[in-house]
Amino acid sequence: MANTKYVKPTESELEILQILWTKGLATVREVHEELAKTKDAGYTTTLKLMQIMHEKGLVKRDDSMRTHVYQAAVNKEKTQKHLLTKMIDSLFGGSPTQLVIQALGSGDHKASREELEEIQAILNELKNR
Amino acid sequence: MANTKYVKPTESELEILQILWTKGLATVREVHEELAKTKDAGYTTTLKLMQIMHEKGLVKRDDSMRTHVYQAAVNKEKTQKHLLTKMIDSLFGGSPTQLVIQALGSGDHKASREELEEIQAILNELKNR
DNA sequence: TTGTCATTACGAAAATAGTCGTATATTCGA
DNA sequence: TCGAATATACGACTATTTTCGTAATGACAA
Repeated sequence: MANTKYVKPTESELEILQILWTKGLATVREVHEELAKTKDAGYTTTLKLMQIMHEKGLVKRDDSMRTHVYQAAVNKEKTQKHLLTKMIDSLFGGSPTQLVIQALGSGDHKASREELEEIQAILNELKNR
Repeated sequence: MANTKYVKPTESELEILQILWTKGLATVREVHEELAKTKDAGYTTTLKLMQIMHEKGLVKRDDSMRTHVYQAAVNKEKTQKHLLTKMIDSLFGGSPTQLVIQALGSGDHKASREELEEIQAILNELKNR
């Protein structure tokens, strides 16, 4: 029904989505404060980005009040999957396994036992097909 | 020694690197033919991209002959890891496990039994620490 | 030799992304 | 009421990435 053509978020848009996914609802000001922790750009830059994201349909907003309230309009997991698939295709020759191996193998991050068990569970399920 | 500041390849550059990593050595023509299978751009576009990549140090070339022969100048695994780390940070809250779960869970690709075993092996090793 | 074809070099247009200045409107406290 | 603070709207400028036209050059066959 909904004509939801997939829109690929840019890097900056992804940063903003990340914040919105965490906060749920947020004003431009709030998003900007959050961004400012790691980045260095003016308030109107953040505003503009979020306006563009609204045009693209990446975010929804309630503009019934003077200060608009935004939220993500795209699903976090779907977006992750999309970009992941893209990366797998463009960088790992279409093999998710190769990506997984690299991700797990990279020594600097470490997975907790719980996480390992979670992965194990998925693995078991895949094996039993 | 070598002042190898990391250069982040663009999307198009990544496609080309992918081809070069597979072929080892290749001319612009060969890369272009390969690209043409999935993409639709002119020959000079590919040429230009590869020239820019050469300036950036992403590829090396032998131009002792009229038809230049290119090869990747950046390591495949290092590049993968770099971009992977970036994605994990920007999209998966720093948790490689979340990425792995998504990657394995995505139903459209499927891993072979061999690949699953490979992942299992890595998992076992991680568990035994 | 001459014409055709493939190749590189180069510049610039087109497309995309990110930045910010400024105008205008709204709110609210003094 | 007035003015400071804060909000959105909007256009323009910059930078980066991608695209391609065109020229110059070399290779080669007829």
